Amino acid sequence: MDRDRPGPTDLRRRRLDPDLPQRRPQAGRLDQGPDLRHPHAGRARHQRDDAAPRRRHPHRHPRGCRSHGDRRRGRGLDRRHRHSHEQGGPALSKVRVRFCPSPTGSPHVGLARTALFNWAFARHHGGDFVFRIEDTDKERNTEESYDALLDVMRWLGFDWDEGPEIGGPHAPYRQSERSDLYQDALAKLAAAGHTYRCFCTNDEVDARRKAAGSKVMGYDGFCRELGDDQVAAFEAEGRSAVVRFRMPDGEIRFDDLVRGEISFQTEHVPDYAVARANGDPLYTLVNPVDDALMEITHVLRGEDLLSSTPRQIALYAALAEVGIGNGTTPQFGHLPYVMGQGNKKLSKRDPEANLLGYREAGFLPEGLLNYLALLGWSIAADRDVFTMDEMVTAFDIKDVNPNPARFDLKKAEAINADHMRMLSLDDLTHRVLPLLKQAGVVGDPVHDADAQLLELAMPLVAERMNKLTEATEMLDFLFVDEDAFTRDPVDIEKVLTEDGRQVVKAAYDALAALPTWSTAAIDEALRVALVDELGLKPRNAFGPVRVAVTGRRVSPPLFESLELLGRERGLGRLQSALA
RNA sequence: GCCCCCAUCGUCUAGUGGCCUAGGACGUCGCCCUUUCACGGCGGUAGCACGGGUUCGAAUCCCGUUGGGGGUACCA
Repeated sequence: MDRDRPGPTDLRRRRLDPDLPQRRPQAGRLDQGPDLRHPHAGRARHQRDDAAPRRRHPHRHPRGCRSHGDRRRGRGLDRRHRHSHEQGGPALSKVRVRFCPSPTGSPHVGLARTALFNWAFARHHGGDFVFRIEDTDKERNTEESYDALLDVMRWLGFDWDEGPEIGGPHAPYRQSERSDLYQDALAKLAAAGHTYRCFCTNDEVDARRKAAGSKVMGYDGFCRELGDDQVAAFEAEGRSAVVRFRMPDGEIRFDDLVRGEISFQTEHVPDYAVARANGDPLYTLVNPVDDALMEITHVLRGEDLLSSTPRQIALYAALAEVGIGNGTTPQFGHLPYVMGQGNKKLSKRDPEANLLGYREAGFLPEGLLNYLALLGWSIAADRDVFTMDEMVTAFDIKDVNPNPARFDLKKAEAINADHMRMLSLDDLTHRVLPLLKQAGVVGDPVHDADAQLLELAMPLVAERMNKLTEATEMLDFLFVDEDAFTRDPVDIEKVLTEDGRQVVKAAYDALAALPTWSTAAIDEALRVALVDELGLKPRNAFGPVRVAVTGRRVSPPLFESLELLGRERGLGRLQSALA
């Protein structure tokens, strides 16, 4: 079986396998030396592979074949560093990760989770967090989306060491501004024979696949070995050509940071397009090129990119060969999906996916982030509320769980509520203030009187808020002008019944006679008048008064609220409720 | 179709061959506290997908089945 003979294939595998020492081939370039090139040779060999039972090659991966079980134990920095040595790279090279969204649509919670894990990983290892914008798709990218991305990153509190607006040694960080680099890469790759021009249409490929009875999808390598005359003929026909990467033969295997060892047979990874017919580079090219150029050491990304990893590893090898980047292939870690309702990947259409929506809904960034961290990671067996500092200290990529996780809004809100209660009164006030201004509850700038009132009112509501936005509806009644004050119609109907009005009347009489307007005095007076004298249950006694005074059945504590409102306004509201 | 990934309460998870009668959280149910709503406290509910191995011993290791997800673009 020629599959097992030592030869180009084995050498090529060795070079592509990040678990093995990377060694440049010494003699002849294996992928494209004319003497070694046989049209479709690699593909033909694979056909035979299929027919024969696949044999393992244990000798080839002396320590690569770890079981699923010890992958968790064995992964970690130590081994990664050992790799660096073996590859002849810089010993203990600094961790460099990147977050590279494309600015299309509104930022997605999945993006935030990916950013979070990358950021936490970088910070944990004292490495660099690179922020890069992948805007190669001119059709779909928008400036609004780009702005939203930066906005939301700042809101979440991610600080990047290199990237938009701050620059860095590998600037620029928007791919739309890096065209020269990609053209250079394209030229070098083509010159070394790693890419070729492909004139096929999709229909032609499909037809050939069907005719051959092939079960493999995707491009079939037809244009791999086109002669000059064939190229000329296609050009004469007026056909345009995409640039395809020539996938090497054999197996590509890598040690995923969250999933352990994964391998692909390259026969299932077709030659893929790296540039459009118009010459524009595609994501398939620019992502690895930039990772190489920017010396990214670890790639933590969504599971959806898992199946494109083999082709990227192959590209890395080619890039190293043509001298782009420092020659090391990053370690990959594929993070589990964030799912929506009913086990579907949370789509951009889903309102739950919209990151900006959480800010508008009054989420704290630390609350959202804490919740997002729980989607695939946990800090301890009996704990799930923590700060980002704690996460950075504890975060280990090997602890990330590979299963997809369903986004649960209820739990997100509960975690957020815990963070609300962790905030100091002062901090909470500062965060609530912009919302109060925006809602017109207080003026902008805030009057001194309002500021004082707010300071007194915040302690009353701090513990009962689960989201920042709740402050506006809870505090509005304290700040509103008397002629603009309204009561919830539903609550009026429920509580300010005929009986309720009698209660309010009694309350008015009791309070009007009060010599001192204080919480304690109001408390005492109302209890005596309503509970003792009228014999009402607290619920029935205070409900009507509450709606009369605050306009809602849900409000801060009643007696304190009355004190803050002051005698005049408090009595006024009781009176107006009777009108 | 083909390739790849995944599999513990309804949901997120802990679990690394004996500490498991499987722990925590959210949800849910009941009770307590109570000045509404909350907060807080106490208690209950509910899970190792299935089948084979390996082992003295399996949620844990292996194989298979089933189920779910993703990829299979001149999108990223």
